[in-house]
Amino acid sequence: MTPRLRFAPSPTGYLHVGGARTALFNWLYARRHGGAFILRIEDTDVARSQAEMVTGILDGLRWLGIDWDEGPEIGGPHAPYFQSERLERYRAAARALLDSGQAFEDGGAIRFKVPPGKTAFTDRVHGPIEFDNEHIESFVILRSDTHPTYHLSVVVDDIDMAITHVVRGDDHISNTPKQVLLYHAFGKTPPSFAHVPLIMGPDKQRLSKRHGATSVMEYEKQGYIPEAMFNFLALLGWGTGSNDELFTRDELIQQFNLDGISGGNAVFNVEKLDWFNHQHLVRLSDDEIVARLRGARLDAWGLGTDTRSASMLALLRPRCKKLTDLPDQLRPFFEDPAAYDADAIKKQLSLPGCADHLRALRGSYEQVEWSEAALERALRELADARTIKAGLLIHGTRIAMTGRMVSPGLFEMLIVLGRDTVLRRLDRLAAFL
RNA sequence: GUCCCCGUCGUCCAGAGGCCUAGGACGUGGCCCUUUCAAGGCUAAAACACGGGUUCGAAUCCCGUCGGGGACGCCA
Repeated sequence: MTPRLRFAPSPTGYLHVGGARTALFNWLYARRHGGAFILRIEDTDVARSQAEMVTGILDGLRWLGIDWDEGPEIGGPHAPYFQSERLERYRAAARALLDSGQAFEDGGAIRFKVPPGKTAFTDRVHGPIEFDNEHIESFVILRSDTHPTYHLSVVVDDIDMAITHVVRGDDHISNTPKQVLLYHAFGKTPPSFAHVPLIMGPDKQRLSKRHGATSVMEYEKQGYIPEAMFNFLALLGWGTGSNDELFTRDELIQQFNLDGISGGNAVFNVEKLDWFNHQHLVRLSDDEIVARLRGARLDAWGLGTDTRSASMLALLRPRCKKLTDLPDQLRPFFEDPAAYDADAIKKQLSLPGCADHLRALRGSYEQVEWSEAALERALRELADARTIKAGLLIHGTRIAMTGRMVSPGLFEMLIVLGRDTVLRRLDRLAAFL
């Protein structure tokens, strides 16, 4: 039997990292075993659900690279995939339970009649779990407004959609016996369950708004790339068993297994996400980086796939953590400095004669062979001739080029900038001083 | 309060009775490289919650304690 897994969010308007990780585990397992990954929207709470809110979740999944085989927008053999469109199914199921004496009416609602005894199931991450039915109250399955509650709709849909594995958050463990009871009442065998630990904030409290971003799309805005988020989330609560940490989606698919999921909660560690982001960013091709750096400013600059752009990216790649770092670091390659950092001037160019030194360098650079080695040699020879430190010219030139004290390696940057630009900027700074 | 889950470095993950003087990664400190900032290389500090068992031997099994988390809705 090929596995069929599903991610069944309620439409809250965005995909939070916890949900994303759950979706990811389900997806990974389905892809690993050649099964199906189904997306189902649990919008039975009329008061809180709105159709537009679904797009936020779909966008989040798509951004992460999680595609679905059945669900919204594409349909499938078990359509519809919105619970609000399956209400008749639930009503019929509740009626059947009523007819067989396994449920009873209570004030207009229908409650499930919990039998005495114990209810047990084997969890793929926690092992055997058993509940005494006396701790399970006769729960409502159909509200008095004839809308189903979560327990009923999940079980009916998972049966209808032939779901074989339910991978969801730890917080559902105590709901599971109720659902197992429903499977039995319908004469069905429950799927296999895997309850994955929750994601916590740095204070070990459940992740929430006050911890900062909780929506995956929020991370995109901050410059994180999906490859990194995917890798990071996959390793939160799960390990490959090896010492490696950096993986592509395909590598993760090859290695994923439910049994490797750990039982304890996991803290969302942004510093580690940053590291993953840098590592994956460095591995992105120039084309991919350029494609993801959309924006009017980049278009105006003409950053593209030419060799000059490639040279810039080669210099910048090891220096950026987020995609959003790039535009600022790219600016010196396209625009003369609009201003000079006051601290930089003060620290590096406060001595008298600096302007003269820079003019001398400009003179030298007018003729010199345009190669890294030659530019450095010329600069150091000039420094010797004038008995000043090479650092003065190096830092001065850096400020002339960027307006700041920080930049990629000076000489490699000068090569990319080109002689005309370098001479012009040297003149401008000398004049400014 | 009741029920359930969990408890290895600050954080994430290894470890499924001897291979553990507990390993890797992030972060942190130091060193190297160096024209700045990064990146990179090397290196250091850093953990088996506690108490009882079982066993020749326990981070690994059992019990208890403590600690953390979750669930107890006509929310999902």
